[in-house]
Amino acid sequence: MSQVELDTSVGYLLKMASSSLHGAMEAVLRPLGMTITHYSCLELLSQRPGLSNSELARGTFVTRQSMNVLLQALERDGLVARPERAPSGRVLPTTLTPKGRRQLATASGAVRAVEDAMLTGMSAADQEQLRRLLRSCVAALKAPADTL
Amino acid sequence: MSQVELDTSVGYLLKMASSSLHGAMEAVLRPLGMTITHYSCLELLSQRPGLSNSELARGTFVTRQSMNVLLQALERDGLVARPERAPSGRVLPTTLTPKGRRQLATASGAVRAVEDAMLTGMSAADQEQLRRLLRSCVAALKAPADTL
DNA sequence: TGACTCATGTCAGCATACTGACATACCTTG
DNA sequence: CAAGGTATGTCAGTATGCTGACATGAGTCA
Repeated sequence: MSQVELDTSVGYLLKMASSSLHGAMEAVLRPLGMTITHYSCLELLSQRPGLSNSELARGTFVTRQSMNVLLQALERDGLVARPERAPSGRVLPTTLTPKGRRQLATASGAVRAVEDAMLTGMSAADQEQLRRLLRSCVAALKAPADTL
Repeated sequence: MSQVELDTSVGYLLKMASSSLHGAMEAVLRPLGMTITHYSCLELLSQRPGLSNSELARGTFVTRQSMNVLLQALERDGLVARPERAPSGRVLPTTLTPKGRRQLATASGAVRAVEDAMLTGMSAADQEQLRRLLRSCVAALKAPADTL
């Protein structure tokens, strides 16, 4: 599998890096009985309590239907809680339960270790560069009409 | 959705960028009746004719079982061809048919446009930086034992 | 040579995410 | 106030990818 042109494609490299990270995270989360979206949901709720189903979906890059299925499971398992009735509109603010917080704590360290491993051999300046360039990619894709 | 800590996480930004690219590619490929893996498979075969099922799977970051299902569909639709019997071992070298080459040609331009859009506002030096940093991420995740 | 290991192709079952659709609540705008 | 538009939560069905398992062929090594 000698690379011909793929190594020069930013898109392919982006997919490769994302896939590598995805695999590594899966590997550490599986023994804990968690999926990546499962973990991402708890992490997001930890940093922003009261997020709604749709907001969690956008924050974890899945549809609100998928997040709904996940939230029902998390609620059933007592990891998150949602009020019976919406305080306003149809939005149901979700919060972590103590059990959810505990599960997140065990996973958080493992995930952080993976990210640290990924950044091995990268200077602080390099990391900031990488963040900047990735943000640029996202911004450029968000407004495709502006480029014409 | 004001960002608190997520914007500083390279892992989260990587997932966000990858998700954005994935969505943009999906948007341009759907009208052509192609999925991303479908396109990636044809593109890979174009650049490296004769790749086996397992090699294609690794090159597109899916399992060989998933690639097998896709290849059967592509073969049924006359986009790729595989010999009846393996020339050596069990490996079946796959090649593009003229029809497959034509379909790839129409998709290739659209995908290239998406990647170009993503790199809008990024200097050549920036792009090379990004490639270098992404390759660093992949390499660091490939050998997690070395970091301990 | 024979046993062991490994990679491959493939079948089957399962999990996860997506699209389509609907009712509901808010928020404009005439 | 009525009407249209938008966002949300949720149910269903579908699709795509994954894990588990098995047989086959090639290379390795005692």
